[in-house]
Amino acid sequence: MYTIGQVAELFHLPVSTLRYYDKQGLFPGMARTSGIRRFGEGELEALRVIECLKKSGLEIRDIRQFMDWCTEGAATYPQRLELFQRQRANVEEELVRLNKVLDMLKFKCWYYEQAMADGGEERVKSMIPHQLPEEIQASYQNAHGE
Amino acid sequence: MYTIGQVAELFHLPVSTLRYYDKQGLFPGMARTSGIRRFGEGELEALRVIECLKKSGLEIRDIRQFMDWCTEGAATYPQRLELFQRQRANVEEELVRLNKVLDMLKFKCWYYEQAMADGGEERVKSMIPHQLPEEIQASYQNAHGE
DNA sequence: CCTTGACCTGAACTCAGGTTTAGGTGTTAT
DNA sequence: ATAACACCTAAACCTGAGTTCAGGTCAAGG
Repeated sequence: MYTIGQVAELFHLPVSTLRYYDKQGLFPGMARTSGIRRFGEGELEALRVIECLKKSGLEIRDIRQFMDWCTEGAATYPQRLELFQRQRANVEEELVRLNKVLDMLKFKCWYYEQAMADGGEERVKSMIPHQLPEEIQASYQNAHGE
Repeated sequence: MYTIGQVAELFHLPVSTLRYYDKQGLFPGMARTSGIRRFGEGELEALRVIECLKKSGLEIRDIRQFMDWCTEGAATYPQRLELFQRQRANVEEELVRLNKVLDMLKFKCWYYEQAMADGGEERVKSMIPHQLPEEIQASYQNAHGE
């Protein structure tokens, strides 16, 4: 069992955030001894799931919903599965989008390297969109077109 | 040249957001005819870069900084390159994190599929962390340990 | 003419996700 | 025993990124 301060350190989170999560109902049924929160294995796994669901784009209120489902038992397996499937699809789409962003950034890095070497953007600008080096062109097209 | 409404449609953004971006200085030197904003190719490319930099984790004020560098000419190539390199590193890290999130979600999907098939979590819980099917174990470990 | 629709502005409002503050409790080192 | 810590609460505050509102301009169509 851990205190809030230990968990804060373990997860590199401010204590205030953990208290905020608790107040939002993200640790239903967490143990306390004379008012002091006691984080067990269940709460640590909850916290891992919270971070996961947050990064997958879920809001706090929907994470609470999930935690409530967990306390309701086996009857809510379908909802929980559906939630994870939805978030999984979300994240897969997000990965595609982020890869486009990365390609744009790669292109811009290349662009400014050229511009710096040339002392101006004229030459590199004139290469867009069809005289680019092969790899850069691939990035450019992934970032721009559909 | 496009009106704000046309650009809103092209980029699937509310008109109010475009005006907000403009007010934040994200389109320095945008043309106007009798008060009405005229978006040209420059502004469209700016908008693409804005979306890219936003998704890479940059705040509006730092995007404005970049736009200002662009109007300052060749002297700011180094800053602009450095910005894109930093954001690129950011996004690469973010992709790693998001892939961990995805692995957690995959694991949880599998977990609840098993739980639903079994009518309970006992069996599947008992398999954690070393009796999991190979692929699931890989996801589990990527999502959990370092 | 006069109404409709697309544009304009500045200022106030919203919302999520925390963070900070003020005031208090309880246990442990000096 | 008293100071220093780590913990507690409720409530106010903050920030970024927009959105909404109130009031106004202007061009085109019936």
